[in-house]
Amino acid sequence: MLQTDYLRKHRETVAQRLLVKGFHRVELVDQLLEADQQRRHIQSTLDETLSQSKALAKTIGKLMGQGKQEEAQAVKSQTAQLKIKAKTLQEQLNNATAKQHQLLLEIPNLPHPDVPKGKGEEGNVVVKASPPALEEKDQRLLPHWDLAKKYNLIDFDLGVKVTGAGFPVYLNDGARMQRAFVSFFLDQARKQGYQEVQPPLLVNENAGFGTGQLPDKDGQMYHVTQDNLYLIPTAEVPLTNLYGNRILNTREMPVKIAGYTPCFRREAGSYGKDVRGLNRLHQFDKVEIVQIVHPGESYKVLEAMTSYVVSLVEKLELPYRVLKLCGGDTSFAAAMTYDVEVYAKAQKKWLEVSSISNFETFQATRMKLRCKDNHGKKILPHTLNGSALAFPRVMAALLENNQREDKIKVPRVLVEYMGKEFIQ
RNA sequence: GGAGACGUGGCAGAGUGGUCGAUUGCGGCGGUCUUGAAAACCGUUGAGGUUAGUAGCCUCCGGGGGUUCGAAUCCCUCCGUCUCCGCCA
Repeated sequence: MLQTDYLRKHRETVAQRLLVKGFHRVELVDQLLEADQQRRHIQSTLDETLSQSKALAKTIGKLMGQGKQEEAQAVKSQTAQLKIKAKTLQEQLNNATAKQHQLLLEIPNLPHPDVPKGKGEEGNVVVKASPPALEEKDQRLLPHWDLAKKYNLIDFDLGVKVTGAGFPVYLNDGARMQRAFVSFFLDQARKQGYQEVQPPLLVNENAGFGTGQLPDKDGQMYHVTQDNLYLIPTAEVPLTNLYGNRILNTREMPVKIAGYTPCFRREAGSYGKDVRGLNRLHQFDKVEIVQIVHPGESYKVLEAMTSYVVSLVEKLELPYRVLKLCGGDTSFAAAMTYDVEVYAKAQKKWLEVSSISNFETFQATRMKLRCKDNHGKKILPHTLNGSALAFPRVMAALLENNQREDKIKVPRVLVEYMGKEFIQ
């Protein structure tokens, strides 16, 4: 959520930067400013009315205290009109405020000035990549779904039986590898100073609004209507909202937390595209890292978080590249995002295993999260998060890239967690 | 699920219709004293809106609504917490 004050002062810049994101409904900004102006006008009229009414009430109180009943009664008769006026104004104020708030929720975050223009994938910029791997001469590489079957690691059909497509069942070393990921990624995060947190997997509506999934991505989350709760699409939602409605003091900053959770996504509208095997699922596991920092540090932190994610794929010995997302691909709530992709040799595809974003004050505003600056003044901190990492695509790439004739090599860093060097 | 109690400022805890945004204690911050610290003493210390404003005005005692000239205080409703019973990993 942007701040109205900023919109008022920088309307033109705002309109231009929204265009970078492909957001053309600039009229929303104008409507918002109009609603805001109305609101402020009503507010001051109401304040004045209440002030008069309050003064009269005090007078009555005094007169009653002195036992001057008749005089009190006389003053009472003056209050009726003010009362009606105040009620009308209050209603108007509520309407204007609600309208302003609703418009505010529909306007996406502004992209950082360094975010490249572009509509989709083709506009993203590769900013870093591992040295290109030598082309394998052996072209008989199996895609991970075949390997999963060959070594009995994942059963997709069983998942269909009990739930539906996109809910795989991990078996044997497949299940064990999932567990290895949980431990490995959380151990790594802890070494980086992240506090380990295990959050709820269902969140309320308010949390959904706080991080920006609602109302924008309503249809992408599983909604438990009976209790009006949502299954989390990412740990970002419960983790970041942990700090909602707070004023963090200097000692609590920066906040660095990490959590492992399953994630649930309806993926409505994405059927048929890259959905084979583990590439796109309705339920998957992920370790998420979140930071809440002072505004001046957030872009430095975004780089640091990205480097950390890169260090993970390097430790897993996976070929990777880092993309700076263009405006069109940057999400509703984000100001800047890096994607980290790994290369899956058999599919010959880049798979996104992490997305690291700086939301600046967008989420903080929505969540009413604040901190203090050096002078003790209340300011809005910046929030950031990133996957570190999403399991299924890491597993897909590991299986495909590390396959041998009759086994799959476990990367060195995972051997202690897997308890073996090869999957056979 | 049934019955009851309760929800006040960072925390604890007063306040049951009138000048209460709220007594007090702890904590925090500033100061006096001290070589330094502690103790003691003095002062200060919630949030939001409007505004050029640390001026004024308005709002906020779990959320929402109502009664009243006036509500933290009364009524309704929702949410949450606690206790007892039932059920249960």
